[in-house]
Amino acid sequence: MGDSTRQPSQRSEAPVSPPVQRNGPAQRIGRAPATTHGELSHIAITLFLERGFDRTTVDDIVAAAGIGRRTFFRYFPSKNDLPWGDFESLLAQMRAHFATADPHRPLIEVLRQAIIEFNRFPEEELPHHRNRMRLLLNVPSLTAYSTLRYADWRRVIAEFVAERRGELSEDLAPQTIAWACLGLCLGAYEQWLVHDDADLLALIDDAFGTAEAVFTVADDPAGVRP
Amino acid sequence: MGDSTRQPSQRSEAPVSPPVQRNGPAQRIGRAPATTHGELSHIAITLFLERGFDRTTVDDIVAAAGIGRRTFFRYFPSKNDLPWGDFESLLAQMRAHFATADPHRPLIEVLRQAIIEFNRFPEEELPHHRNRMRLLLNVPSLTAYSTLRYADWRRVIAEFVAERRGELSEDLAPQTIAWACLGLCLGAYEQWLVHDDADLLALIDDAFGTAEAVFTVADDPAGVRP
DNA sequence: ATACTAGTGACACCCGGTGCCAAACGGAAG
DNA sequence: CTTCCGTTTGGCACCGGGTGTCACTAGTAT
Repeated sequence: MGDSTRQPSQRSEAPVSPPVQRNGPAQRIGRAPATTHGELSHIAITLFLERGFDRTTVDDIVAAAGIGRRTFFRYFPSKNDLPWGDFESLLAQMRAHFATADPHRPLIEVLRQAIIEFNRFPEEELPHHRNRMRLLLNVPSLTAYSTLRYADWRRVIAEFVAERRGELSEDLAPQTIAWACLGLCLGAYEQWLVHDDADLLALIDDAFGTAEAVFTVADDPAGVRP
Repeated sequence: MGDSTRQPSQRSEAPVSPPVQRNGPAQRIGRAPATTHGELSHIAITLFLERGFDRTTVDDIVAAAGIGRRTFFRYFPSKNDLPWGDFESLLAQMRAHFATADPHRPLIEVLRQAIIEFNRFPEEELPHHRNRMRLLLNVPSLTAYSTLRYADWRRVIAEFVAERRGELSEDLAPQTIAWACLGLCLGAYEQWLVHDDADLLALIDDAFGTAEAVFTVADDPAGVRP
């Protein structure tokens, strides 16, 4: 440690109240953490965008963050995890959305709605979100790794679909639908990254519309909507 | 080299005809290769199924194959590539299929057909194919890596769809449809791996049917077919 | 002061992957 | 048989991501 250029983010900001016990959440005990997930992630993403993911080593990151290499791997299990935010809690939200969904709305509509909500971010976070997604969708090692994360996302979808259809979440239909939904999302994200002015949620909505149209066998030979 | 327990597969098998020039394809020149892709792949897959992918090191594989570690990486760019066959030539076949498809058949039907053909394997290869796919879909590092391969597969689909719809292959609809098709396939494969008696091609066909049904907004609240 | 504890970071090590280069091999030409 | 030439091999050193271990640091509580 002992590096400069670092802001321990929380502790060092308020020399206002001396070592007086704050009534806040549970007095810390033991040595103070050297950094935070958010700080590390931010530093790393900045470096990734500057020099590229592969040309940025973990040693570069820990040097920039002023922490030890071993410590880094206690905050993130792998370099690939750096661009990911708190995915788990987003999944929990989506599960909640499904749990409270009107059982009379058509399945496809509930899915469309839930997935759109899953991808709704406050406007001020959009630039950051775009940066993260640009990395995740363009850097091969991250693209590969993200598949493992998406598996959890798919499971949430599949479980809901299975419940609706009275099947098991491992059955063909729930699995297939979950895969297809993932595909729709990623297609929309790719468009979003290419077109700076596009609205992500509208793109997702469009993607669902496209799927609806294509998977409905029409008389139109080209498979295009009337 | 100088190891024992190895079968150089081709050369050493026919001491029938001495150093006589065979009219076959182009007399080799230079040192003879130590092994083949097929042999390496076979040895490795066997080890993977026995001891697990992660617990099998590249050193284990090269020891079993009786080649040098450096040589291994000239045959396969990475350990992850071992379970993959000649994917490129399969893609070429699919491209050809699309090229000769009846322009009056509905898009979705052409896709369904092409994808089914893509996954048609001779009966005697099915056990091997199942082994490979079991690895690819169950081992995390392979699952992750395969995403990069699937990207090529998706491109073939997207290019065909784009041509049919008079769009660019980077546009939303082609990308989305390609993603969805991939999802359908993987869903079917997962089922196939779980149910030993299942017919892969029928499962893929079913998957397309499911998608068709779900993505058609019905009056049925549960989103199930009538 | 002392004890306790969460967190840190140095070290050695494993594994996948790469650049480099000398040596092995095998056919063809002298 | 020897020499030349082209291909392939495989040893070596090195890099980067990731882990197990362990002593140490820096806080709180007594």
